[in-house]
Formats: sequence, C-alpha cells, structure tokens
Amino acid sequence: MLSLKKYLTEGLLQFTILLSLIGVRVDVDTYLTSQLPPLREIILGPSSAYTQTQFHNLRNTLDGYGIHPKSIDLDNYFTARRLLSQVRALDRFQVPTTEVNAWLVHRDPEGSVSGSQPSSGLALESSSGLQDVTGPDNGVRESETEQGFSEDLEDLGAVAPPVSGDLTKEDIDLIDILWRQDIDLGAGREIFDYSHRQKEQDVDKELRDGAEQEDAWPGEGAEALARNLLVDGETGESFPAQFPADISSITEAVPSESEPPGLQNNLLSPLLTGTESPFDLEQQWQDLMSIMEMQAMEVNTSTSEILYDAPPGDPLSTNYSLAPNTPINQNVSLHQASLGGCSQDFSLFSPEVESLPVAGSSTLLPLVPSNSTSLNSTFGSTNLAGLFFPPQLNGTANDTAGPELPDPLGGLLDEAMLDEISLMDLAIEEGFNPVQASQLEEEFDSDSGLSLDSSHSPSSLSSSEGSSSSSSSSSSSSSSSSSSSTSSSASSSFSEEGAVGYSSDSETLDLEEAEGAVGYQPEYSKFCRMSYQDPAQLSCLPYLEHVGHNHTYNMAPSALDSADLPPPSTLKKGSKEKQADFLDKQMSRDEHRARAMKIPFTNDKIINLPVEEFNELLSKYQLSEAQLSLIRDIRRRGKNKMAAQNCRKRKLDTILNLERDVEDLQRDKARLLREKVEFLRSLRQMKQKVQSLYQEVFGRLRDENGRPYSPSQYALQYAGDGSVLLIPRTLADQQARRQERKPKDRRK
DNA sequence: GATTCGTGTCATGGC
DNA sequence: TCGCCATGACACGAA
Repeated sequence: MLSLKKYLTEGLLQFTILLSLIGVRVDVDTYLTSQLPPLREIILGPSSAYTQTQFHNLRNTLDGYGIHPKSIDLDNYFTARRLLSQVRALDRFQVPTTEVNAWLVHRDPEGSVSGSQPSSGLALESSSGLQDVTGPDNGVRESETEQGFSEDLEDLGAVAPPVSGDLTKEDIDLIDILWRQDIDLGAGREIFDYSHRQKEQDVDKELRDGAEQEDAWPGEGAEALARNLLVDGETGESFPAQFPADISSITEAVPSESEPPGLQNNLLSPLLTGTESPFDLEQQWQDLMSIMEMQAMEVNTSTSEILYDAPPGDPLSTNYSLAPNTPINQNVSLHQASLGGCSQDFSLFSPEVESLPVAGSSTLLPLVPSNSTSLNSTFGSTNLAGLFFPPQLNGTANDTAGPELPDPLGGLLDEAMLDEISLMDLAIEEGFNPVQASQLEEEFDSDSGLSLDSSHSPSSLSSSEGSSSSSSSSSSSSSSSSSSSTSSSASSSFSEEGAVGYSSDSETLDLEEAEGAVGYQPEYSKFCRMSYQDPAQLSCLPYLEHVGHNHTYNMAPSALDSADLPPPSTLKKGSKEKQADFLDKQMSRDEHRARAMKIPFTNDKIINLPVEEFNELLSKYQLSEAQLSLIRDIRRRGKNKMAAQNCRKRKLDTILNLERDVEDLQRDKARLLREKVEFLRSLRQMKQKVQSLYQEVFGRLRDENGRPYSPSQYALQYAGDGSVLLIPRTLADQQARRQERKPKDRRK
C-alpha cells in the first residue's frame, strides 16, 4: 500500500507535470482513489486516455479542417454553429452519445484566452459557480480566475493535441475507432473531469482512509479495495458488482462497519428487488426518457444555475445537460452513453430517478472527502447498493446538499415547474418554439381550452354552424321554392354565414351577390346583411370592392360587349350614376350576361329554384337556345359556386376541429406527464419510508452478545406473511438475484 | 415582380 | 339518365 501510494503520488505527479508542460490536462485524482489498472496503464504507457481525447479533439473541434490543433486561430474553427447547437440543445432532450467535446484553450501572455466562441462560453457559465481550479497544471493558468471560459473549456478536458493537423478524415476516423476501442479496454476518462481535479488535496486523505479501512477490517478492507473497487475504465466509476456473479463477493466485502447506521444503503430490500429489476432496462429507459425530457425542459426554462450549480449528485442536471462546465457532466454523460454495462446501474430503486445518481455519484467518488463516501459510492454502483437509496442520497449528499437528502427531481416537481415542463415538452414535440409554448400555457391558464381564438377567426364558426349552413343551403332552396313569388326573398332566406348564399338578383341591386361572393366569412356576411338594403352604404365598405370578381376569361365576346362597363368619362354624372356604376361592377359575370341576353328573370331564381319550378319557369317564356344555354350555365355555375363555398367552409371547419383535437391531446399529454411525475415522487417517498423503517429495524437488532448485526453480513427479509426475517446476506443476495432473473426470463 | 389569399369555375365522381 | 352535390384543380384579381 505504501509503495502504491508513493508510486501514485510521485509518479503520477511527475507525469502530470510532464503532461502539463506539453499542455495536456490530466485528472489523476480519480485514479488515485480507485487505484485501478487504467491508472497504471495510463502511467506506464502511452495512454489511450490522452490520445483518445486528442483524437476527439481533432475530430470534434477541427471538424476535419486541416489546421494544427494548437493554432492560435482556432476560433475560426470553433464554429458558432457548434456552440449554438449546443445551447439550443439545452432545451431538448438529449440522448447521451459518446461524443466528447474537447476544447483547446490558448492563453496568450496577457492572460486573455483565445478559445472558441468566448462569448458563448462565458454566457454558458455566467451563472455557474465554477469551482476553483487547483492542481499541478495551474501553473499554466495562474491568473485566469477571471477566465471562466478557459476553465470552462478545461473542465471539458482541454488538451493540446500533439498530433499534427494534417490528418485526413480517414485517419481521424481510424483514430476515433481506436479511441473507442481504448474506451472499451478501460481507458479512464476521469483525467478529463474537472470534478476529479477539484480536490486533489484529498487524494492523500483518501489513501489514508483506505489505509485506515484496511486497519479497521483486516483483510476485508483490503479485499474491498482490491476486489470491489473495480473502476470502469471508461467512466471511472467504481463499481464493485457490475456482474451478477460478483454480487455475493461484493456483498461480503461491503465494509459496512464503518458506515453510520443510517447509511447502510447496501442493505437488501426484499420489497424492492422483486418489483424493480435492474434488467428492466427497456421500461427504465422509457421512464428515463420521460424524466429526461422534463429535465431538458427544465434546463431550457430555468436559469443556468440549475444547470451549473446543481449539486453533483443531481442526476438530472448533470448527466444530460450539456453545460460544459458542469464538473461531472462530461464524465457522467460519457459514462451513460458509452458504457452499456453500466445500464445495470439504473438502479433497482426508482430507476427513472435514481439510476443516474448511481453512476453520477460513482464518478464523484474523489470529490467526497469523508471516509464513508467511497463506500457509499461504491455501493451505489452495485446492483445491491441501490436497492433502497440512490447513492447520492448518501455519499453525494454528504458533500453537496447538506443534511437534507437531495431530491433527485429537485425543483422539477413544483407545480408551476411541472406545468412549464409539460408545456415545454409539448413545445419540443410539436415543434413549437418556447414562445409559442408559453402562449399555449397562457391559454391553458386562462382555461379557454382553445389556443386559437375562435372569435378572431373569420372561419371559426363552430361545426354546428357549418352543418347548419349546409343544411340551410338545402333548406334555402326549398324555402326559396316556397316563396318563389318574391324574387328578392331568396337571399334573405339563406344562412347567416352567407357561405351558401348565392344571390345575384340584380333586382335587389345585386348586393346580395357581393354577400354571396364573400361566402363564409361571417364578418363580411353580417356587414352585407346589415347594409345591403341601402346600397349607398356599400361605399363605406371598401373591402367589398374586390369581392365581385370579373372572371371574363371564359366569357363569350358577344356577351361581353353589351356588358362592358361604360367609359370612365361617364362616371362623373352624379351619385346615382356612380351607384349604378358601382353596382354594375358588383354584378357578376353571369348577371352581366343575363342582362345582355335579356333573360327575363333573376339569376337568383335561376340558381335557387328547384328543378321543377325552374323548368316551369323556363316554359313560361319563349327563350332562344342561347338564352336557355346561358340560363342553364348560370344555374350550374351558381350552384357550383355555392357548393364550392360550402366545401371550403367545411374544409376550414375540419382543420379547426383538428386543431382543437390536437390541443386537447396536448392538454391530456401535459396532464399525464404531471401525473407521472407525481407518481414518481410519491413512489420515491414511499421507498424512502421503507428504507427508513428497514434501517431502523435493522439498527435495533442485537445478537446474543448485544452487539448490532453487521449489514454486510445480514439482511432483513420480509416474508409473505408479514413477518421479518434476519437472514445472512449471501442468502439474501442469492434470492435477490433470483428475483432479478425472473422478470428477465418472463420477458423472454 | 413574386407570393398569398379569396373566389369563381370546370371537370369529375358519387349518390 | 338526370340532377345535385362534393371536391380537386386551375385561373384570376386583389393585396
């Protein structure tokens, strides 16, 4: 142990200094605490841990540009788009990927930092409480307390790629593949994690703690260190029991005697293991997606303090946020993204909420100064550890949240926040922008039930209106047929909307045609209906001027001749003539034709009379063939015109109804999301209660000598009849494993 | 001048 | 078969 300590402290220090000299930022504290093969690998040989980041640095920051990565003009290659996309990505759910963003920071002698998009970087971390950077590499950046951005970048593992920039794309891709292989081989990434640099002064303390533990439990502590504290080389997570086969040994190695009685989170909970299997990854992932959606929304809607000042144990603000300066962001997100096996760490305990802290807290192991933290974190990485409490409730909470257990959901659960979350979720999914979402929220709050202001929509008549208009269309024909003796009454018997109203009765000053022309726009129709009795009032309705389309493209030239408007010189002859001229303009093409052809009855009649009456009407007059043809065309076009108007109105109503349906569905979805969060919260509370009870009961148990039972050796098991049994932990672990396999087999 | 919107018209198919 | 209706497509005018 002593030699190892010496080796670590001296060799690693030298190595770190060496790397600092070449500009490579290395975090070694994680390895100091976990003492893992990756550390030796890193120290003894060319570490893929460095090169991989450099490769990513090359790939990610240079984007294939053939520039030297140390170029001072690197700003030109940190495109604004990248940062912008990251910032934008804050408001949406991000499925963790293996992407590593490496940043090269150049500091000129004046202490200013030339990095990519400094403004963005500063903005990103403006509200973050950056932890002071202390470490052997601080000599390079002594005066950068004001350079939050550079720290920010360094938090992400800023390195100075030693590779020349003349790599081709293929080279970079190959390098990346090798890099990924290095990941799988266990190359630690903690060296790039700021959080592990933060407390380098605790390294020795950790080592001392390890020594003390060794003293405390001769053989057991060493066993824990040597066997249990397996660190995932990729994530740096200390996970003693990633594999079910090791569970028993891990359980035995749990050094629980040093734990406070209230922190025995490694205890097996028979209540929970059966219901929440760590292998139920699919469901867990779905739930996780939902929670992460909300988290993403929270990230979007809340200030960056949640992002950056969140306690490291907060899973939601650490694992999936893209805040570049969140200390554990990189580490944990990498962990989550690339380590498939760690999905087992999606703990048995409220997988949606507590799974992430398991991993997160593991990565935080070096941060925790207390002697029990490493144990808690270690347990948190095990399948057994998360049975009751997520590790952040124990280990992480020690150094971050204080006495109170941090709520993994944090402020997510505030009602207002939940509403916002739901709305933002809607915004995300529906493609709304946040402004639209907020508008939607306002409408929800107003309980209007509609996002579209129907009163403002000229076509927002209810579907009943639409149907009534349609029905009135048919009824209008019958009514007009019954009152066919009054030529001008047909239009007034039409529907209120005017959508079906086709009235081109020139004897009623042809104003009704204007009404019919405006169709189903109720405002127009109402105006017209109010004023059509007095044609002069139309002069104050300039928007009606365009109503009377003069589609003469298919008009017979002979008909047009007589229907041509008088020359402009004749317009200035008085108000009556002006009115006549105006009304003339309002006349439809067919009316002009009918007038030209001297049709003895109105177009209204032509169009709206039933067939029988229409034929009867035709038989009353001696009409030429041209006149008959025109009349039939007028009737056909008029009916089709009304049909078209009705069709458009129906189409519009359909769209509006669909919109309403979508809004209803959005509301339902938001409500369901809120309910889900509530259920999760209550579930977590219940689990906490169970855990408390368990610990209380277990803590009161005494053996025949009056000594408390060791949680590492015994566990409580709840029998089906309500009784509680004290059984050896190995037996409990076996039962737990059996229960874990059951859902797996069931799924098969 | 291009685009959008409202409207009219035609062709077509169903009832 | 005829009449009516619905609807897509197109054209036109106005903004």
